Amino acid sequence: MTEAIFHILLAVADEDRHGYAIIQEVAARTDGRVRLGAGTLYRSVQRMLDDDLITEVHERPAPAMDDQRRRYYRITPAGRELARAEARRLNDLVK
Amino acid sequence: MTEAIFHILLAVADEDRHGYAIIQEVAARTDGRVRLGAGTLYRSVQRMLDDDLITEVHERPAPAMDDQRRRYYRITPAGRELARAEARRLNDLVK
DNA sequence: TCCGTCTATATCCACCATGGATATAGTAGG
DNA sequence: CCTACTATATCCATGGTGGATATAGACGGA
Repeated sequence: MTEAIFHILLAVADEDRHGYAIIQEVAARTDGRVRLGAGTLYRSVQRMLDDDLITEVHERPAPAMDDQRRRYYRITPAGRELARAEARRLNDLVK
Repeated sequence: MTEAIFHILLAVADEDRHGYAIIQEVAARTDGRVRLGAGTLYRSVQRMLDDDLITEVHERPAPAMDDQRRRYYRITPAGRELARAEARRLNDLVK
């Protein structure tokens, strides 16, 4: 469980997002302090798909809002569970 | 700021400890979940000395309780400050 | 229409943190 | 004595990371 993966889980916890949007969301959530490199993002996403923490969804937004290049991801129950466990772990650590 | 360094800072926050004792203290604090490898520990200690997060202290316990091979370390104000900042960062992250 | 910038995914590389193995040796108890 | 544990230090293979590079679609302004 790397910090990048935890950030990605948080970024897709509330809504489906595509890769590039995840990078921006993580930056926004951390006031620009965490800027995931492209390599880290796409490699992490691949690993998370393999581990069933996220799945690719093929539902597309209205064509006017879409971009055919995007690939959207959704958190799985396993991903949500792992994120909760990690949050608990960090909380214990801080205490 | 790696997780190993944060654990080491926590381990020496309350009292001076030598390397091997730090490994045990970190394991004890985390109920055995975090077991620092020897390489990680001694390398991290070296980096922390360079960065003035800890200093080596030459005060020795009573000879009966001592072991000449040990090297004791004490947290510095800078180390304490960094640990506090990291705790704050993790706390924000969990929220 | 052309141009530059941003969006978007993907792969590659050099760097660095990590665990565990190995080396060396002092300590302590049966 | 012998063995297991304590203690420090270094080495190696592995794996995560940022950033560069490649490729290309989208989009607004001149």
